[in-house]
Amino acid sequence: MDQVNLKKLAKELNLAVSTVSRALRDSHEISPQTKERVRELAEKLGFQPNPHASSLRQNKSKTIAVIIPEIENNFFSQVINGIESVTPNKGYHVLIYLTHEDYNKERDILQLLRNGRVDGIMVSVSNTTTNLDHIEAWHAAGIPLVLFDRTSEDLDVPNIMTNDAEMAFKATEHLLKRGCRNIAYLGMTGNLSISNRRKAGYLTALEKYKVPAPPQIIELTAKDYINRDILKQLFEQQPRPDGIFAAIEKFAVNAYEVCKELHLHIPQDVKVISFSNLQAAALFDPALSTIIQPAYDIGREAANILFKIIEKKMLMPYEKKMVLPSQLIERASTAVTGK
Amino acid sequence: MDQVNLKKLAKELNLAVSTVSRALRDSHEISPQTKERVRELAEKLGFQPNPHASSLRQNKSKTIAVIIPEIENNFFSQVINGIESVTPNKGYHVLIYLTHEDYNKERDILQLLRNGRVDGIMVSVSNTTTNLDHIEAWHAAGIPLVLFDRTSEDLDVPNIMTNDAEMAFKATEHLLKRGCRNIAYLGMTGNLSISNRRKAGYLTALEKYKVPAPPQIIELTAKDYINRDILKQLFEQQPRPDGIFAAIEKFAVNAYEVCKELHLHIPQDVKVISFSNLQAAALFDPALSTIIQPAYDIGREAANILFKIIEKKMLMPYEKKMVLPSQLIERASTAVTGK
DNA sequence: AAATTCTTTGCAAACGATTTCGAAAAATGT
DNA sequence: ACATTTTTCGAAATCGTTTGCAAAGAATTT
Repeated sequence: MDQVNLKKLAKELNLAVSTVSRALRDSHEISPQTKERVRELAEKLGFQPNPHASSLRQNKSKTIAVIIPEIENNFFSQVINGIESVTPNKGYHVLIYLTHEDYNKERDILQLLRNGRVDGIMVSVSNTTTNLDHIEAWHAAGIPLVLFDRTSEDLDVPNIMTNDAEMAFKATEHLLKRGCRNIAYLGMTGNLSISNRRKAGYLTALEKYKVPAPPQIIELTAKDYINRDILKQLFEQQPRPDGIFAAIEKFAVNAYEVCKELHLHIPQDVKVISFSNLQAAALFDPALSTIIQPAYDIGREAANILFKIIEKKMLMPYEKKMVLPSQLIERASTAVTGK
Repeated sequence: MDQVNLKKLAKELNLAVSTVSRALRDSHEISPQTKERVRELAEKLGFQPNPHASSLRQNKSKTIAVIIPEIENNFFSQVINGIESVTPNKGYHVLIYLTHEDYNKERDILQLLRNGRVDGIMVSVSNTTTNLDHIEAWHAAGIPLVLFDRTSEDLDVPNIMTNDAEMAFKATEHLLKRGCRNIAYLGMTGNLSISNRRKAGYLTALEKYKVPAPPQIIELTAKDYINRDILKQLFEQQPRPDGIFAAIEKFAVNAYEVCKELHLHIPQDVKVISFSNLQAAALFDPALSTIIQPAYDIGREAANILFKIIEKKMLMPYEKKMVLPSQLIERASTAVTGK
């Protein structure tokens, strides 16, 4: 079965290809009668314009790419959901690429897409990314681009993120107010600005409350078994941390696992709070206090801003650095205990 | 900055466009020397062939589409991860579409893609899909297609799934062996074959063990608050169910929430087991017994099979209906209690 | 009535890569 | 030295859609 194309329609209707094309795009220079004839036959034969021909001719692909470190993470799933809440209305398609937290993959993917396959990209950089030349080069080439969550303030590129430093401060403050005096921070390796923001919030809180114990910044990895080893060591130190602030959901899970193994009780022995978008956090044993990021909104807003750039509209100043607030939900894992 | 294309390379090298094209595709009819010259300049100028021109000419897009009901679900995230473990090696790109469990969206998306935008699709049908004509039509048009998880045995289309009926049987049996006598099944509305398989497993177990209480098939929805209402009613019935088998992870979470609200104790008052791919299930209060589906493998295998079809290779018989086994993990939520 | 605009359509040239066909040049065989 | 094959390359057609321009006819103005 060969596809029905403009030529076939034109022949059938005794019209020129150009006339058919214009009729279908509702051009003003085609009479209503012929428009109707064309539309009717197109409908009847189920004509669908070939996207590659269109893209080639118009030099636009009606496609955007979303480049994220991983997908087995509620946060990124929700972001994608937010993105997808705008793309179909715009008639756009969404390509997904995973970097698996690998800078080289990230660079290669950006390189791979620099050929017109997409009209714009949305990136959340990997934690092994220290050199931002590939992002810079993309931006310099004038192709629309936004960064979200894992952003970079150095580049003059739209950033969509949450109030990381502020919430990290609040989380640490929350632990302090619940009586913790020896709080460890569990963060990602690497030198991402998001990590730095969260770390900074943690440190600021310790400083403001004049905590005598030195800060403990623990850097964890993508591998659960390594993280559990590191955490075991952490909990066997003296003095043992009495509070854990996990900057990543996964690390809170690791901490829970290790506490269970070492028979440490949450929140009696150690209180835990974490950045997390897991609905089931409330069902944990004990229920996990969380900082919920507006993932869906981040995705939606990032997509909206990207489309503004694609459509060459001016961005409002607040759209260049957009900060959507997170929410701290207090649960049993940071409750005050009798002890 | 205008793109570098074949024409520019050809002019620079004093060669014909066709020669450059052939050189880059490593054609045998180009001398090693000119190949080297061409490659060198292409490298230097960062030449990237325009994918739309290629796709138009070759009538293939190097792109596949993944069409799923939702993405905020560990199972589907893991499937995507599995798919992505294959696609880059094949030089393929992945488009994502969400149906939000809406048959009309699903039909429209398939329609939208029937124009050469993709070389094949992978579908997990929505639960509001009763009519499979759109899938049938796609398949009849000869465009590569595989179904996964939410499949249909009626159609002669490759299916990749898990052993739903068997595991549903085992889950129910497990509850029975732990002393439950009044087990409710929480499933999805709709008439999907996956639901039917799981339901059948549940019923077979009840029958085999000659349970006197009538089966209770509860159909839940996408909305949490509705589900909680239904479950509240369920638990206020007499006799109250002493076992819950959730066919969907989300419904187990709803059940936990309602039990907490009604001060019912798991596993003393009611035992719970669920199909689930949540790593954190072990951290629930109490830890949730789960049937873990091989989501990653399902994605990987489904992608491999799709590529076999795209490459017009013959499928092995077992590849037409591939069943990857799930695993039952027993945890505290189905433990035998003193009572 | 002639000159002008306006409306509607067609022709042909793009877009950039691939591929068929053929021609020239080089290598081989007789 | 000539014929034949092989190697290497170029010209041009092609994929399907869009668009600048021309042209014909209709409508309007002078």
